[in-house]
Amino acid sequence: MSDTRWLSDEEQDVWRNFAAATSMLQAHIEAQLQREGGMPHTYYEVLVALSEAPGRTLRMSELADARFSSRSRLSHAVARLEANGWVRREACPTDKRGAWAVLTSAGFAALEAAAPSHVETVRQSLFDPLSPEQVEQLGEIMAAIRAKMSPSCEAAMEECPSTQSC
Amino acid sequence: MSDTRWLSDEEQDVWRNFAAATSMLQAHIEAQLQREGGMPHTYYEVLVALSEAPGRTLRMSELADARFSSRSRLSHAVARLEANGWVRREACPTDKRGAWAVLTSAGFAALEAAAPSHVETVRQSLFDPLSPEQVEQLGEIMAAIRAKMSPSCEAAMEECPSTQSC
DNA sequence: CACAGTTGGTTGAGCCCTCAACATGACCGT
DNA sequence: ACGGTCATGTTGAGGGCTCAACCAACTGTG
Repeated sequence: MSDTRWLSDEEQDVWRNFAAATSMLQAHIEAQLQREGGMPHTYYEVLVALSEAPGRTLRMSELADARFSSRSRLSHAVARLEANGWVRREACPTDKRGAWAVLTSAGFAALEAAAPSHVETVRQSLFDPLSPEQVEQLGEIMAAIRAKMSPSCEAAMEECPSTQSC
Repeated sequence: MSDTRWLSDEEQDVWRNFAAATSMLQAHIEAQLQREGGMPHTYYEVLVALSEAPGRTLRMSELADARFSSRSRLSHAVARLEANGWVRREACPTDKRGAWAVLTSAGFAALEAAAPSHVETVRQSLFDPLSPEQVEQLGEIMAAIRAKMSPSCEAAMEECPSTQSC
């Protein structure tokens, strides 16, 4: 780890723009959703995943994988969503350890209510500032980063199996 | 707000890639810095900002602006950094409300210790997967998003002055 | 069958962030 | 000088996330 490959000035510039833009964008979306939808962004995504699943139902672990979330985080999240009446837990008959998370109609309604302004916020803050070419470039760039990330997470898992965050 | 401008399939794809990639990347960097540097990413950036300032000293509000952070967050952060012995507060003689945050030598040492592996992580996860053209494109894209974000934050400030997060 | 190891899921402590409320000092018009 | 307004910074409550520990149930192997 000696001989650090430091960032060049240009790379430093890109990195700082990236860090600033993504964190501002994230904060912006989070705040909007909290204000107008009454939920954090992660919970919104949980509701989206459930709404797209057959029967609006998913196993807890499938839900965690779908959202790249740790099981612990999801467990806390579903606990709160259940307290809100937006999600219901059901026991799994074939695997008694398992649990299903079911989107309630109140949960679906909350999602429908929150969606339009959320989408508008995403469009305004992410797509409107970019040209069509840039949108396409961004898609490829993010796909490349994801592709690189997943294997390195698996590698981390092998050398340190306690890691829960991948 | 009726007539929502929903996302096209392509846009939806880009958005999901973007959300997934940035949150994985952020989690990755955060975890690495916490593990090997003993500090969260935001605190690292506070130390960076101070290390680059003349006299390694900044007013609290300058520090908050530099990191796009709320004053409250920074106040909590500096409290903890001070408890770690990495930052020291000093009273401002010309403006008795104000406070300076000063990076201690222990804080500088902690920063120097954390920097190499952090930079290596950024390089591996952000730059290595991208071609030089993509890095350049990413820089322009993020600059465009930032440029669009700042005015919209100012607009939000005008209609709702209590907002602290911009 | 028995038992070790693995998987699914939950829990609680600790940490960081946000939001609202507050205290204090600066500034400005009269 | 003085009262209203603004700016700086702090505090505490509440919420979300991580990490480690844990329980319960499934699975494979001898």
